[in-house]
Amino acid sequence: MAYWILKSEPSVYPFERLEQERRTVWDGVRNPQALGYIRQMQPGDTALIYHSNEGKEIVGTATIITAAYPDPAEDDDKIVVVEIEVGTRLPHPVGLATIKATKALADIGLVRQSRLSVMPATPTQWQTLLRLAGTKA
DNA sequence: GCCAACGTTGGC
DNA sequence: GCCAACGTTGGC
Repeated sequence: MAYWILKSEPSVYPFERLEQERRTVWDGVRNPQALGYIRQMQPGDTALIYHSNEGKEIVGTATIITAAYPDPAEDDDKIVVVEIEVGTRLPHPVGLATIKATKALADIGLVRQSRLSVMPATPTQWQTLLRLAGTKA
């Protein structure tokens, strides 16, 4: 059981759309490091959805519901995807400024490697983020 | 719009 | 296999 952070530009795929569709194929990832993380995902893992560029905040949760598999739309079978199911919208979105101002999150990937679109979170980071978001998980 | 931090490409 | 040049992402 692992924790992940998935970034999405709201103009491309906002959390609101995941709420409408309930589940989706998380595709479009091409960065080798990010693809490596996707390959590590297991059904039952959970993810936080971060809105990049616009909003710059973590807005909701999702559950990984499939293992990674090659994207049928891609020739290159190194391009893998997973399917995710919507979780809950956070009572209080956690903005990047808040994350940067929180000592327990100083090493989080969002800050340290801002361009990476898929990254792991530690249990400590996860708990800290959910507390900031006003959830009791 | 700018720039930092990566990634990618292609000549050698 | 290096590395310079170029492209992309994303925060500011």
